[in-house]
Amino acid sequence: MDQLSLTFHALADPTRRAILARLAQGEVTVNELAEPFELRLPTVSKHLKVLQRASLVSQTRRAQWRPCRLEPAPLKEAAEWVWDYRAFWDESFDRLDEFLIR
Amino acid sequence: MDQLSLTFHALADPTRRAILARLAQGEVTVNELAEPFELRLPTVSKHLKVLQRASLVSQTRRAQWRPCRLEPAPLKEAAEWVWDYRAFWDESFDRLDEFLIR
DNA sequence: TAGCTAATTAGCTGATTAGGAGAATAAAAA
DNA sequence: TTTTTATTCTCCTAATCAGCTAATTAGCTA
Repeated sequence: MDQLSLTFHALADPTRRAILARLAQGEVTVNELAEPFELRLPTVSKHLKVLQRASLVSQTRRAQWRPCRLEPAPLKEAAEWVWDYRAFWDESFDRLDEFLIR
Repeated sequence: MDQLSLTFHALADPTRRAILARLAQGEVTVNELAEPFELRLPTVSKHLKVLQRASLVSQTRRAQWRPCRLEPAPLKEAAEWVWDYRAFWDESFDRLDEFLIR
């Protein structure tokens, strides 16, 4: 699977998007991550696997904790892909376009 | 399923992204759309169904043809979602941020 | 060492998906 | 009316996914 497909697939789930939103505030352990969801830990762990497969999340090791961190590179790639279509929704996209070229 | 999940799911396939890229150049019939792929027509038709379910593509009726058209609204929503994370990949995002607020 | 906590793995179920083949529908053309 | 063209529908298989429970690994602590 190519990177873009991995990324979009990972983003196509509300739980995984919520996980990313949580990680945007800083590093979190898997238990802390699972807490707000009505999901068992293995389920959250699997969602994390999907996010890691897409390189959207990385995990370090600290004692028995494995804190997760947001990795922005694939999001940037996805954003760039979507940006290519902005002409279709933004009539006055020229100013934005001009900006982005710089 | 929520709109964002539908959108990202639809984008998580190279064939479907290629279909969108083709539609960005203008309206196309299903046959023309299928031509560059090594896929049977019903398969392409199914991919179109996924794109339509996400409201990324609409179909009109002209004689026995059903030309497809790109619908940008869900792409805009997806772009806005991803943009919220730009701070993580763009160190100098302040100028962009300033721009987008306007 | 034993016991505790954090997290993952294995294995299950039910639902969905991507691909195919072939039949069916709908409109145009002969 | 028959034929051709465009597209979809129905059914099939193999693979994947989201959720669960139970068991396992890894590291800390007493």
